[in-house]
Amino acid sequence: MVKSPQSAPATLPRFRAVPFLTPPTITTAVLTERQRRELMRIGTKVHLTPRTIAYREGSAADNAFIVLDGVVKGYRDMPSGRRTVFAFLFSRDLFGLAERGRYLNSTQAVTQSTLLRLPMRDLAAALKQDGDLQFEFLTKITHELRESQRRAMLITRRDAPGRLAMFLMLMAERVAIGVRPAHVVPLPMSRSDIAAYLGLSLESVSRSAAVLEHRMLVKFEGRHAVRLINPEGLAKLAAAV
Amino acid sequence: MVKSPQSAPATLPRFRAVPFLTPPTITTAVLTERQRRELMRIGTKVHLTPRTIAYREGSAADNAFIVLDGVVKGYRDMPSGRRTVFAFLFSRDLFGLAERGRYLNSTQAVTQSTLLRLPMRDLAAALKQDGDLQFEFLTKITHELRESQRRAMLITRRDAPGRLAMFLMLMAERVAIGVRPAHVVPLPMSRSDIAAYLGLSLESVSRSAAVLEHRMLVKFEGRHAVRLINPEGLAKLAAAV
DNA sequence: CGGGTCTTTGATACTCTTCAACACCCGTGG
DNA sequence: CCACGGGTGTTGAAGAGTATCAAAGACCCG
Repeated sequence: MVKSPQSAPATLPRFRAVPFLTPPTITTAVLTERQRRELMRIGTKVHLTPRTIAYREGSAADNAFIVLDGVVKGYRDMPSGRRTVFAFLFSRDLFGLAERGRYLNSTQAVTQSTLLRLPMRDLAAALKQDGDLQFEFLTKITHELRESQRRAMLITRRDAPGRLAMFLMLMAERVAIGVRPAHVVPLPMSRSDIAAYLGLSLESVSRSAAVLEHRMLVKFEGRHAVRLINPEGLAKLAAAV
Repeated sequence: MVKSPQSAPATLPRFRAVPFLTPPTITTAVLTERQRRELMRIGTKVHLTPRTIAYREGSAADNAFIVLDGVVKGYRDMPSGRRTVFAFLFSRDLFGLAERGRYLNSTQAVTQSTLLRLPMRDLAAALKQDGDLQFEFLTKITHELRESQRRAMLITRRDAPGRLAMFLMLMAERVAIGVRPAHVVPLPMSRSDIAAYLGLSLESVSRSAAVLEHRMLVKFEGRHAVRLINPEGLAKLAAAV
C-alpha cells in the first residue's frame, strides 16, 4: 500500500500551511524531520473522544496544540446562548495561542482525535532558540489568519445557499490538495456545527442543502458526506458573492 | 510636555499587541529599542496621502509593512462589485504577509500615513536570526488573528445597530488603552468604509447611527467623530450578541 | 459661493429567523 | 429480531429586519 502525504502516520507533527514567500525562496518543507522530532520531544500526545473539550474559554492557557489526527472545532458561546464556531481544525493545524495567558475560546473534539500538547513555556523557549522552527510557526499562524479572513468573507454573504456552497468548496479543496477534486466530501461535523460556522440558523442550513440538491449541484449522502454532482456549478455559485 | 506612549514619535516602529504568555513570563516590551532600530535598518519609510494604494491584491508580495502613523484599510473587491474591508490598520500594526508571494487583498491609506516598508527577504532573514524579534512578530500576528475573529463575531450579529455599537466600542477602546474611556472617539474612515467593514449597506449604517443617537447612547459630531454619551449602555448593547 | 461627493431619509421587496410540528437515524433494551 | 426513545435533521407558515432603489440634504474643497 502506497503511503500518501494525506495519510501520513500521526506520530510526528506537521503543518498545513501555504508559505508567504515565493517558490524560489522557499527553503522550508513545512517542518523538517528534525523540527518535528523536536516538537515531539517538547509535547505529549493526547487522545480525545468525540465531544471531549480540550480547553475552555477563560481557562489558563498553558498549552498550544497541534492536531495530529481527527477534527476539532474552536467555538465560543455568546451571552444570548448562540454558539459561534470560529474554525474547524484538521490534521496539521495549530491552535491554542491565547491572549494574556487565557484562552479566548473553547475547543472540542468533533471526531476521535489525537493532539500534540505543547507547554507554552517550553514551546516559546524552543521557538526563540530555533529561528527556522519559529518561522514555520509564523507561516502557520499567518495561514490561519488568512483562513479566518476567508470565513469572514463567507459570513459577509447574505444568501444562505451561497454560504453553504462556499463551505462545501472549502471542505472539498481540503481533501483534494493537489489531487483532482474529490467527488465525495466527508462532513464530520453536525448540521448544527455547520450552522454555527456559517452564522446561520440550523433550519437555513437544511433548506440551503435542499436548494443545492434541487439545483443538481450536490447530493447529500447520509449526514456526514456530500457528493459533488456539478463541481463547476457549485464553484460558480460559491464565487458569486 | 510629557511624552505618552500613545504619541511616541513615528520614527521607530512599534507593535500594538497583547502577548499570549502570562504577565510573569513576559520578557518583552513589544519591541526593544534594539529591535526597533534593526527594523529601521532593514526597511524604508513611505509616506502615503489619503486614498493612495500601498499594494493591490494579486501583485507580487515583496514587502511587509508596519504602520508608523496614520490609518490604512485592508480590503477586497468581490466579483459582484461589493467591497469588503477586512481591517483598519492603525499605528503599530503589521500587514502585508501574503500567500505564495502574492498579496491576497489590497491596502489603501485612509488618512495621511507613514509606513515602514520591509523587504520580505531581508525581513525573513532577520527574523530567523533573531529569535526574540521573530517572537514579537509571532505575538503580533496572533494578535491580528484574534482581531480578525472579533470582526467575525461582529459580522455574526444580525442587527445593524448592534454591529455598529460593537464597532464603536472597538474604536473607543483603541484610543483608550489603559486610560479612562475616551469620550470623543475619532472615526477617520468614511461611512462607506464602515459599512464595508460591518458587512452592511451604507444606508443601514446611517440608520443605525440614527438609532444609537435616538437612544441617547452616542452623538455623532461631524462625519469623523462620535461622542459617547452613555458608554455603559453602548457597551451593554455591544455585548448583547 | 458653487459643484461634487458623501450622507441621510423614505418606501418596497426579499430573505432569513423564529416557532412549531414532523420525520429520520441510531443505539438500547426487551 | 424488533420496538422504542432521544437526539438530529427536515419541512411549513408568519414575522422581523435589512437590502435596494430613489431622491433630497449636508458637507467639503476649490
